[in-house]
Amino acid sequence: MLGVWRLQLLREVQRRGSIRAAAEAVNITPSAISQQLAILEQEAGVELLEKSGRQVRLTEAALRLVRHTDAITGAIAAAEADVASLRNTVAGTLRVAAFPTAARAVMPPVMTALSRLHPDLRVTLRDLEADESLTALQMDEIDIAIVDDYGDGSRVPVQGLDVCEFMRDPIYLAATGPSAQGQATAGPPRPARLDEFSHAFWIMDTDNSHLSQVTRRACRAAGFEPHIRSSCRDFSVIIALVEAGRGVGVLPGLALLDRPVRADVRPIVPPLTRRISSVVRPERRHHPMVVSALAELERFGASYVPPLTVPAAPGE
Amino acid sequence: MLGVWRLQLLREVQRRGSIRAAAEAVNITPSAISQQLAILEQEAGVELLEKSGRQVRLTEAALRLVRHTDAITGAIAAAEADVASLRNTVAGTLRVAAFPTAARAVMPPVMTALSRLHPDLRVTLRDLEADESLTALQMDEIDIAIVDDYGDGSRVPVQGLDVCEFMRDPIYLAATGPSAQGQATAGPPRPARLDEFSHAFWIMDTDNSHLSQVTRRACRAAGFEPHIRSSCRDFSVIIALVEAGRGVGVLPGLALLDRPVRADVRPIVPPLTRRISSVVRPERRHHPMVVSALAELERFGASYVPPLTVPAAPGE
DNA sequence: GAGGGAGGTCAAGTTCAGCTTCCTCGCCGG
DNA sequence: CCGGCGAGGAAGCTGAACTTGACCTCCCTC
Repeated sequence: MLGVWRLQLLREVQRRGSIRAAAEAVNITPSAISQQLAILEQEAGVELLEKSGRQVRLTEAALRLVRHTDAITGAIAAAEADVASLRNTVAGTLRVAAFPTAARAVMPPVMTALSRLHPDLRVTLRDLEADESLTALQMDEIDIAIVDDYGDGSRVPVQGLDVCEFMRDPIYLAATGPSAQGQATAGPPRPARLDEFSHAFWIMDTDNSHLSQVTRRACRAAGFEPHIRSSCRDFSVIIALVEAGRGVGVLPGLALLDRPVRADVRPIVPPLTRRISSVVRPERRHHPMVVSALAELERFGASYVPPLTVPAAPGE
Repeated sequence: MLGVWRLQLLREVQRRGSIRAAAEAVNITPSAISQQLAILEQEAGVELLEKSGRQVRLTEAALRLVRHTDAITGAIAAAEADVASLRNTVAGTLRVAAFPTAARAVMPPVMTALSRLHPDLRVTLRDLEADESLTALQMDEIDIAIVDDYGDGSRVPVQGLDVCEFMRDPIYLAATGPSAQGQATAGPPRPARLDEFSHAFWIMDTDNSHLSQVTRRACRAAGFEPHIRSSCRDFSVIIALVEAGRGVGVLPGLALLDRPVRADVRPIVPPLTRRISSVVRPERRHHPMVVSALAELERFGASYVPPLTVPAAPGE
């Protein structure tokens, strides 16, 4: 009978591309993997590896075994989830990955709520971009991925995974100085049209981030190409730059939860929003840890009041 | 992650009903099973066994795990079958169980043909009655079960197994002495009507065998209750008794393949036939060993000429 | 084209999971 | 009430799986 552990090692070699990388991933020496795969070749009666330069490449038979491995470990995970759902107490270690803003603004309250509900539940958090967390999910390194997308079709196709949107996060425009208007009014701020800032300097997220791409597209739709002055990965840096009057920037609502921003922050018209979703493997969908966490995320999303809201037009 | 071996041990305990029986089945000590199940309880975080007198009983959670175990081992078996189908040479050990007559008349030629085709293939044979071999199949003790049924609905319901009828075996009536008629003619023997033997003594298979039940039902349909004189499990004993003139008996065609019978052997009208089928687990259905064996059984069935045939009516 | 580093594998030593042995305990039946 | 049967715990043993420290090959670089 084929050893499950050996199959998992083979799968890891396939995913990481080399024995060395797989060995590092599972924290053993390359030699151990080499030996285990030699045994697996005996068990299967088939060649699994062929040399390709100084690397190894998986044979056709090995690729088939990898596909079967997913089914096997999936069945085991389903068994674990099923038996865990019989326990009255939710316990264990739940591994979550969230994109940076959610890791900072969403997960802390969710984690405290979870640990209050289930004292024996441990939650570990990694901050990964959406695509990174999805591959981590497929590699079974995490249980829940929290991802964002801007509804522009840029979302990674996630076949075989359960996706659930649990909140929407509006995007705001932040500005100070001469280009800031409506700052002094006490009432709700006047929504901003992007073309008001066609001549401003823009402080953007990094170029390859979804938000900056969406923003640029929106600016073009508003009839201008934004003058990008700075690109920085961290929203708190953007906030600081905007506060210092170095330009205007767009910020998702979650980035504003941390601290008050000494700038003019206004909704954008037409509204710009991102969707925030949880992604889980289907075999773990009903694991009590996962169920609790998703419920808590849902609760967070439902009670989430974006820092600023567009006032409803009268008569609407 | 739940250990597959531990899950298999749990399943064995569920099937055999006790730790001791399971231990004997897998050839380890009861203590080892006890230890492994204790570890499995830790892994699952659930109680699996509860004492019931001096035995143990599985909890609800344990029963669920057993159901999952079937899925898991099925997935592993499917992987093995898939990778084995990539090998050009058929090798390994094929475990077959057949009901006694088939074990004597069908399997020997099939096994020699298989070993001629695939020198590296080992075939082991057990003789089990149909229902026994089906449970053995479900316990994964054998790869192929060869079963017979008389089309009277007595076949055990085999859910989740692949059944394939590969031959039919007619039932004959054997008689000597005054009740034997048509013995001397050189041509094909005249078919026998059962009611010709309503006053004869009958030598039957054991009472609980399918054949004797079907025969008794057929006799009643012919308008009489057979006088059963002897019941013996082995067809060769029945043949010997019939040859000694102790009565008449019914014999399946396969039982006549071994040796010539010094008696009057004639087909029965209306014809009595049994179906002979192979049964395999679906995940092994396409394993090359299984495919070869089923093909060889099919070939045997196609070339099987029952010892005596009913002459076709003229014009038919 | 020689040197060196990276990736893989082999042989020997080490560690620990899983087994056996031996024992105890609790339950049932004679 | 006692003998036996089934379950399970403690201690020791075996082998599978891993590490260590070689070596080998291929490629890249100088």
